[in-house]
Amino acid sequence: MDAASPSSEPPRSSYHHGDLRASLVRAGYALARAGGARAVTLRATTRRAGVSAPAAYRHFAGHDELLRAVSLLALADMARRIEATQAEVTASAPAERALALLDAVGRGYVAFALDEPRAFDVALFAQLTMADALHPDAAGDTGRTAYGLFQEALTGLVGVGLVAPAAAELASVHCWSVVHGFAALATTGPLRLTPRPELDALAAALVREVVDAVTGARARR
Amino acid sequence: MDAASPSSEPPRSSYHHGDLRASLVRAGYALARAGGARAVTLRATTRRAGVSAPAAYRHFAGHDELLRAVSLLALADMARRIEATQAEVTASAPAERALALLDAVGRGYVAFALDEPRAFDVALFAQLTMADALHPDAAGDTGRTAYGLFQEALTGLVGVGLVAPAAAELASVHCWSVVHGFAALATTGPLRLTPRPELDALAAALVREVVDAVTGARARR
DNA sequence: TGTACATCAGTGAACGCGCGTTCACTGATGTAC
DNA sequence: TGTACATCAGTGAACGCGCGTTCACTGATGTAC
Repeated sequence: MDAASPSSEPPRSSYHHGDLRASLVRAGYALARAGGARAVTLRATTRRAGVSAPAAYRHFAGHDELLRAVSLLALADMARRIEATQAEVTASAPAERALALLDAVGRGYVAFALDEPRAFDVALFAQLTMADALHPDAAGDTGRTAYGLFQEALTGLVGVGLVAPAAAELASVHCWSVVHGFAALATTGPLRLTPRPELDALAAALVREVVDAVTGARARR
Repeated sequence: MDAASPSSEPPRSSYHHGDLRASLVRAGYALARAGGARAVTLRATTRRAGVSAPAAYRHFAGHDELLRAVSLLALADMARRIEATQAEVTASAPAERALALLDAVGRGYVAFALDEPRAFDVALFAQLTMADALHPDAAGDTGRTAYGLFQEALTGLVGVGLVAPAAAELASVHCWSVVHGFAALATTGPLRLTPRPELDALAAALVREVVDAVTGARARR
């Protein structure tokens, strides 16, 4: 245990590393969690991985490509969080279950943002394309990305007739806006000093409201 | 007209500048609009203002303070946009007018973000405190900041009985989340390639929906 | 099984760059008498 | 009105820093015979 060591990686047993690419992405992600996107420099990342800076060029075309890989890992981490939230859903009646699954997407998204504000920032920082949002490297344990899980939950609601097909696009934008906006306000915006339990309660209420709004559930109650 | 000149400021007639502080903030804002927060370096800003770098230290403690002043100007610009949108409201019946004024805040906020995505980023980039959000330098032409205009519109709805006082906080967070989230998705997120007219239509529909939701207007129709 | 050799995955030194900040300075301005 | 002088608001050179990237290199690995 060398406390002065800047590296979180175990010492290499050989000159060759084995899986430097993955180590670099993990090192970059650790930096991102601690210091946001700005902290993910190529030099800091290689330093943390215990390797010289030019070594990164064996695995990435340059800094941009490294940062993109780190962003995808952050997205994958978010996907895992959403999967975990969905795993707690117990409802079995189709309509009830479909509602609960979308609700879980929203709560998981916000929970990830609150737990890992810097990682959240990095996940969304990179100018994401739709291709990135569905990239295999951004997938969680079930092979689906955060965006994929979201679309799937919405499709489920259409399937059980709670969202009209024609209303799906607006519903999608509505849900995502609320959840993303709240996450932004609560992590880097004016709500950032609000105590966590209060934020959790607000998030739960908001997600509930928006799911109700897009499914017309309010009118039915 | 010297096309090669990096400066947008008129040439100085004297050694002393006159109002360098304001010129620097304007130069920094121009850089922000073009290149985002990253572009607002102290050196680039002084260069653009046609002045040596150390000159900035006569007016700002350092780079951080300059960037904060630029952020406040961006917020003021946003406030002006909201004021302009509100100025078009013609309704005179109190309830109808209160609804229209909040609606205008939301539409103005999104319109600013879509027109000036980089400035929007800078306005929200600086870790804003509530004090900043109400700072005089962030005020528009009527002396109120974007946040002030928003709170005022909400208070108006409480005044005419469309929002219960106890529900005001959640309503505030709800409105702001939707609008801010949509702006983020539409400027740096996955909706950034969507054509502008479509975004405008989406924004109008979303703002309408959220104002309805927080006032219970949907139930009344 | 042993050896020659090509390939691979790292190293260490160096580059140029723009950054924020400091310093001693100087020219312009304004005030006191 | 004229002059001495303090104050103010700039300048230009220099600093150290960390960055991304390049280069020639070397030690380790794997393959052909």
